[in-house]
Amino acid sequence: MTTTETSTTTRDRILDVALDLFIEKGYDKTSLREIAEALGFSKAAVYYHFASKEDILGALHMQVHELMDAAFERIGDAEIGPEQWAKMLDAMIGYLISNRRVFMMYERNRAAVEQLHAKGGGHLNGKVDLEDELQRILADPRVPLRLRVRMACSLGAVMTGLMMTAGDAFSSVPPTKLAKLVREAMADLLAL
Amino acid sequence: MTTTETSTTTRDRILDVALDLFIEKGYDKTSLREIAEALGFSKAAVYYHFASKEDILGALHMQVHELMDAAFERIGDAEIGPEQWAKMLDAMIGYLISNRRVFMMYERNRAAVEQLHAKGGGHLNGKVDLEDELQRILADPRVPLRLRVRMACSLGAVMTGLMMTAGDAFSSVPPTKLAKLVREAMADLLAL
DNA sequence: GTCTATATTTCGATAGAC
DNA sequence: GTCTATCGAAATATAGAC
Repeated sequence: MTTTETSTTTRDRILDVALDLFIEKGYDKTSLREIAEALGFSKAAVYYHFASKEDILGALHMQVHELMDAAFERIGDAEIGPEQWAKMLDAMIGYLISNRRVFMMYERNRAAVEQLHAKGGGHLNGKVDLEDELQRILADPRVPLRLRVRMACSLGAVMTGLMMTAGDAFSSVPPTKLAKLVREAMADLLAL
Repeated sequence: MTTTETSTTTRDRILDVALDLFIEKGYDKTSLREIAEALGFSKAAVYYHFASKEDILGALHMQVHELMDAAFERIGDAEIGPEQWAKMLDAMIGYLISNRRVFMMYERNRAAVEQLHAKGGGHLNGKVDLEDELQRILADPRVPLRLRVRMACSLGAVMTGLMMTAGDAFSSVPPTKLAKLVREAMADLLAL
């Protein structure tokens, strides 16, 4: 390690500030001027690090994508039933508690994020839209309807369960404890 | 009934088109020009019916609010445990299947919608932000943590469960059947 | 109620100096 | 890498005729 200092790169500082603002005000109502001023420098400086505003959103979305892809890697692309689904969600819970903010950004700016895929600019290297991927899995007729509905429900339970507990209502509870409770709820749903 | 014709008012037609576009492209990337042209008339005509673009979003959001308020009316404002919560969700499931599109709009434009509350313009008559209301209920220390987490999870299960099943993957399944399956999942989660 | 302008503002993005 | 200055586009909103 040549230099291990805590020195965050300017690029990362931009992403960090943008993440906060995108959660608070939303992507579209956040201007580059605001991002720049929050960091103490000018709009043009931001353009040195990112080619466009969309690129900033794209970079943040890539983080979500990588985490989700990692969770999906747990399962093959054969038939995906409740057991495989549970493994995937199990991994996701871990990622969610250590990366709440990026997921919150995604949740609060779905429309804007999915426009990235629609236009398909080089941002995401052949990445498939998350929602499409999930729909494809849940459409598999080999899995009984009842179970597929429960798979959809369990995804929502995990996402919303952990997202809502990010608020003040649960601030005194350690994240690992929350994760454990959510995992149990998920298991009940999938009848494991 | 003086006139029962299917004649939708122009105002309602605007809301209907806006709803579609807000779901597809997102609130911010939808311009008034697009809304107007989809209806076959001009931008200025839209301004005759709505004071601002925000007002259109506000009107749509009010529909979500009224449905949620109706669901909340099922329960008093005393201690809200799993049983009360289940009653509320039960009502919500009904509203969700007959009003999927407004809820989808809300889900995909959270940031934009919550900015309405933040600025607090006269749009919503003293209405409290939905997210805040839910946080308040889930913060009640009289309800054991485990159950509160499950309440949060069940909300997500219902919302996401019914929302995802709005897609092609379940298009052949009658909504009432989906509702029944989601209700069962919810009951399991709340251990009723 | 709907139209044709037009006013006004804001923002994303670029050029070029330092 | 960061700045100042500016361009150009697009959008919200308004004015006033029909």
